[in-house]
Amino acid sequence: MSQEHPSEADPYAVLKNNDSAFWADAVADAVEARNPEEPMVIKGGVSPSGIPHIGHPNEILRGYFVAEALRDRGREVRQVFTSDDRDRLRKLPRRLANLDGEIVGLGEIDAGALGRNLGRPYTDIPDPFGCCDSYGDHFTELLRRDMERLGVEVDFRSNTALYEVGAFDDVIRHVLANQDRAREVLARYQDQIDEEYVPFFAICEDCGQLTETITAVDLEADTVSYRCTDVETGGDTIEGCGHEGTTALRNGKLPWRFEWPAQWGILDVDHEPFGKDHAEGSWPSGVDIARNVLDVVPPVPMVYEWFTLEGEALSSSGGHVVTVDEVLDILEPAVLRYFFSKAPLKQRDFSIERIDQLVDEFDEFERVYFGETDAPERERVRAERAYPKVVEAVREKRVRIPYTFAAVLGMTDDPDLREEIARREGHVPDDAPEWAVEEALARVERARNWARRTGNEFDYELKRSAMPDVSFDEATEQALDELAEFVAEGHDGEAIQGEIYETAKRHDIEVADFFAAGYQLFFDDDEGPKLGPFLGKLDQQFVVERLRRKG
RNA sequence: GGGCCGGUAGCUCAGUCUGGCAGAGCGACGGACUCUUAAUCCGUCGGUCGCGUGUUCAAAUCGCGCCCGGCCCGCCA
Repeated sequence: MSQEHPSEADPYAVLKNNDSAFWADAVADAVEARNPEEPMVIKGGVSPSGIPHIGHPNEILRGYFVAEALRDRGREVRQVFTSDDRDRLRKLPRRLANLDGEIVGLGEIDAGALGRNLGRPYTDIPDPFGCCDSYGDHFTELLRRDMERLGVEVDFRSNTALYEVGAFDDVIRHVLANQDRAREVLARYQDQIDEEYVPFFAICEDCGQLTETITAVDLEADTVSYRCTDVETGGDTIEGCGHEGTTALRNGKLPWRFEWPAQWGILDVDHEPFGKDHAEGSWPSGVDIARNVLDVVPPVPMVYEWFTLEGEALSSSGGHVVTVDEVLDILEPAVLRYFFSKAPLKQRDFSIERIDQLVDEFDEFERVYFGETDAPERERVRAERAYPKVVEAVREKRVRIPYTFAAVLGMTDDPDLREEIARREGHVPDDAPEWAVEEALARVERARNWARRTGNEFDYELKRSAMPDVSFDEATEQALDELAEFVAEGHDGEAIQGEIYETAKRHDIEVADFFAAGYQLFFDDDEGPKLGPFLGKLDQQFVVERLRRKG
């Protein structure tokens, strides 16, 4: 048995007492210090209770960075993720999502049918969308797809499947054979642990609910007897059916505080990151139970902080969530991975409104890695360690169009025009390889999605195919004709901008009103991007005809 | 009520381990340009490092007390 690591008493210790520029190296140090057998195992896990949101990747990406840090040292590492899908459904989520990530309210599915499954394991509940084998499989599949999009290779393991194939058999028998010891240790963390308490829940053969009232244990026959009684969950009561029966050990589960350390033993886990909610409840009891009931060595722990969304706590039940899928519509996977590479203990806000700041920060981080900008030593080292783990491939020739400029380019749908303007503005070097140009322009589409989603100051759409319905007074019409003439002579954007001003003055039109006329013609709006330079970048014939109100 | 984590410029964040000039980007403002507007370039502005206190030649950094936010201290996971 390996000796106790200081982090067992304090799961924050791993991240605090270290001088690594990149936190994952500190965790990797702690993992290596235990001399684990290879492949080393890094685990995460959650219950598939509903739509996976932007907080869930913490559970996998934190471990991913540690895995990569260990691989840098030549270690073989496997990442596993348990879908804790034998947990019971405790309450109905307000919103669900189909496999395409489209969110639907409870009202759009058969909520009554779903509600009759309260208290049953997720894997025993029919998929409300009818596409997967169960409710649990459905939401696990959504998370699996998110991880695929993020490009992290993880071995998903169904907890239910582990029970069914007997992976838990030995540990369940051990716990049930040493119930006094189990109760004694658990009682240090939970009240109401009396002689009647049996650390095992059975699935009622009549109604399918997980019941906690175990009346007898027969380790010769590998069965337990139970009475299906009411279950209290967070103030609500799920009624039991009263059935009394006897069922196999594989047809049940360990309570969480035993199940977690049992997973460590079964999967031979060397490291596991977890949210701060586990740091003071489950972790200490998990260590105690692992050491003193199961004879299992706890993994190296790491606590990560939760982050907020637009300044407020994420809330699945309250609907204040954003999915990985939605986020990847507006930024590259590398940027999202970058977000999760930052110090785990800082409380951070994830803001869609200001996502441009995150992207800018990533671009700068990338420049630091390639030595294209000055940076303090510590930041340089961090970039050196973290950057290769954040991107799909380290390629110095990559091209990044600044995010807000990409949003400006997104005002036109024309891909050729987007590229032409980007090149003219110097955001795409002449010698940029084709793949780099393609990827750079992909950001334009994402920035466009962002502008549209937030309805921000970049959310303008060039009305190219059809002229908006407009009418102007005579002076304005004459001024527009003159401006058309000027554009037809061939001037650059700066000159056009000046001429807009001049033309307005000549016709005694308020400058602001004349700009507004231009915005109406091109954007069907009263405001928009800086008009002269924007028109200067469009093709001249189109601009001239539009100014003449000829389509 | 007790414990844990966080709090640094308007915003997003480095820096805190190991005390040594308060930092970056974005932003705002002014200019480059007869110009209300994105981008580009130049310049300027920007701080009670949550508050107080102790230690020290020296504190964002170490100690103590407090404030604010999140989480844990029932059950569940």
